Amino acid sequence: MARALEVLGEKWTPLILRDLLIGFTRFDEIREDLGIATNVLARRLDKLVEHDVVERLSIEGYSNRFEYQLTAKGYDTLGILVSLVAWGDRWEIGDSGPPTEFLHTTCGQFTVPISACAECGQPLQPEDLTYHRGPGSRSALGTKLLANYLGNPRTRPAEK
Amino acid sequence: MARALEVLGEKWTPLILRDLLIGFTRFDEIREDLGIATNVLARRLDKLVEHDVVERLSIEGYSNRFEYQLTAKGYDTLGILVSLVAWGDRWEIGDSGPPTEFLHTTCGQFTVPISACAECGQPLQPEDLTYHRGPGSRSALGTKLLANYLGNPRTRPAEK
DNA sequence: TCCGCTGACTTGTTTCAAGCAAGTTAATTG
DNA sequence: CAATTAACTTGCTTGAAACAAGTCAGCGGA
Repeated sequence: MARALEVLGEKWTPLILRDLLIGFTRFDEIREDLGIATNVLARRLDKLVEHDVVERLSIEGYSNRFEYQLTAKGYDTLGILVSLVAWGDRWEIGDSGPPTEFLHTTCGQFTVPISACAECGQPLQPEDLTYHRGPGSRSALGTKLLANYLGNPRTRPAEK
Repeated sequence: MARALEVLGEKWTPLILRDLLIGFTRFDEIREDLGIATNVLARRLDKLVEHDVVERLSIEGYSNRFEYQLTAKGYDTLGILVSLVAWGDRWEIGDSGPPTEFLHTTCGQFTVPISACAECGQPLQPEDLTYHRGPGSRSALGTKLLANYLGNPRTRPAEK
């Protein structure tokens, strides 16, 4: 996760990726859409290109006009972006307008993106996930994510 | 999305949430795990509590010791966090160890989290999604980020 | 041909957030 | 009762974001 955040975790990056996904591909289109400072946008795009998330394509006939295109790696951030949108829509709606509606053209229905298990297809719940980290991390293997949620709150400092 | 990033988009926030999910619930546990500065951690936790993502529970018998627990809203960031992890594991492995293994206890298999359509259960592909955004106020949080999010959509990914 | 305009930046300069160090308070253990 | 731990707060330094302005190349028109 830290590695993902290294590339995607900076302030404007997810919004830039969303714009690229939606179809804003030119520097000034993105700048105008987001209201981001040009030096920051330039740095972000450079970094994304450097990390192979975005491709910078010369527009033919011009020496210094470019189009920014998502790579496969860039398109693959979709899952992150839609879960951000879905979370925002579930919890931070306020009075600032209705939630985004996603139309899934393959099934023809308006939907919400959820996280699912790639193997069985069922939605992932925190209490059904156990994770193993690779070497280098000091925490125990097989920690149950929800180990001490409802039934067993560690409300006292005793054990440790 | 801008609204989600307003709460979750700051530098250490996703890592703090991950720690809370894993079971680090005390201030110094998190501080030690992440190596974050204490003033920053205090600010982040305050903000998360303020936004109802985290609950700050007094530990009985102590006047100034606390446990930080995710709320339902906090647990619901799981989808965001696992898609970050999955993306990092797919594209940024490098030489810093093997990818995280997720065991889905309900189906018993090691898996990767993917984004799926809540209606039909199929994995979501960028080209199968269209976005539809309703009218909204432009100034709920007073940010350009939000204002510009609620604009005219372009529904197709850019073409080659 | 000269003028102005657009696109894609770069170069300063200021403002704000993150990082670091040290100090504080309350309770606890030795 | 001195030392230690937990959970901070305060002050200072550094680095990144925001803002403003300037650059440069290639049009498009008068």
